[in-house]
Amino acid sequence: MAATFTRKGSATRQRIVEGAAAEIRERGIAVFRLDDVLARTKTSKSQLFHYFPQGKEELLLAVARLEADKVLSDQQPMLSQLTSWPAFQAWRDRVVARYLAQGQECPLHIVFSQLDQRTPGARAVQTELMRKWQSELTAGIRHMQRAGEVAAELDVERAAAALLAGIQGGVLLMLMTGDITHLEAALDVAIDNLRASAPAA
Amino acid sequence: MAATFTRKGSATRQRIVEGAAAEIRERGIAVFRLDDVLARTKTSKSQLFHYFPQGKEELLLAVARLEADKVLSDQQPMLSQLTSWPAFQAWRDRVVARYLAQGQECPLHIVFSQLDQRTPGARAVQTELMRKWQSELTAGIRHMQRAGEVAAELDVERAAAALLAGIQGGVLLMLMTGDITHLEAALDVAIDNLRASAPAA
DNA sequence: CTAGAATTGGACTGGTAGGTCCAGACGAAG
DNA sequence: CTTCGTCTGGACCTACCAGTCCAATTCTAG
Repeated sequence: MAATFTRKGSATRQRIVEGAAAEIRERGIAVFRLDDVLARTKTSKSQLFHYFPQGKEELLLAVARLEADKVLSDQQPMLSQLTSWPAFQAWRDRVVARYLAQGQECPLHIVFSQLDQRTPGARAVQTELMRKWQSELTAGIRHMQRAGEVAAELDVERAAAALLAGIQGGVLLMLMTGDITHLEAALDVAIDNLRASAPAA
Repeated sequence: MAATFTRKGSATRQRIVEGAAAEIRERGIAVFRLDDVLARTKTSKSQLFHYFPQGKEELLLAVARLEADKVLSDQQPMLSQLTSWPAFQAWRDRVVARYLAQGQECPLHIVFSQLDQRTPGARAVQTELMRKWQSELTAGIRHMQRAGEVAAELDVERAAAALLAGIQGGVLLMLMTGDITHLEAALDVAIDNLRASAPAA
């Protein structure tokens, strides 16, 4: 726990996390073995347990953190610049492209499905990701509202929550059915409705 | 495979499936053991493998089918009677109540997370559930459109897809954060926007 | 240089749980 | 009653893999 790692140690630790993430991305969580990670990263059991005393669970949590960060950073800079309708469209396209590229394997979703949801650590990573995501959406919608492009009486927080839900569901449906149209529909319908709420065109 | 089961045999098979489903609901997939199912259902290994030659995977798939059916039947009769705004509201309330009652354990989601998504069987169950669900939503929205309560130019299929995505995401967010507000927001925003699209109040 | 801590290698352990097998009980049909 | 197929009990097998342990080595500080 105590961050008493040397530079070399931290590098090894990071190598293990990234190797584990790659292993999951390439081969799936079902066949995820600690030994495979060791082979791929050229490390040994003792190293893995040295840096992750809680073993597999702790490693998966670290992978989850890595993937969670990536989810948001992959949407940047668009996500933080939702200041016009074209900007919304650019962000929408980025999201669709990201998940289209990712295909049927959402590493984050996969990792969480394997983690015990009841542990505070796993819960925290998920909650934090969603909180940040929604907060960016809220900021964007609120910006448009102040610019008069969205109805003044619109409940921004609720709209952002609904949009976030739509995105999550769209991604989930893509994972289940292999079809990205639900994600596109969720994004497009949400944006359309925001625009339609504007007082005067 | 071949339905060469006697009445007694089918009963045993069903007992096993229901016992497995209960086991998952009560104790979670993480600690789901074949032996526990046997103990609970008073059956033996040979019986389980007699009725599920493919073992655990096949049993989980049967549980998934059971839970998938329940998802839709729990929404009836409201889901099939989306013929007025109050009816939409009643259905909305039913969905929220259902997932509120279910709490943090969505058996279907849990089972699927454990199943190999690449197998056609697992894929089929999920796809079929979503297809049916969306088809009911489409029917409801289309009904309102014919009644003039929804804009004639609205893309019904797309609206239904977005609504379904919102629901799925709302449920997922509830599982992650323990908070049902996203599900409520997704439902309410979707319904509000449908109503708002109406030509004249 | 030296001491102590951090890092590393890899053999070994141990519990688990999915799956196999066969002998025997049961039940339907003739 | 006999026969054949279905159904059942439960002992046994065994592959697997997370986690342990300790000795060896390499850093870092003074």
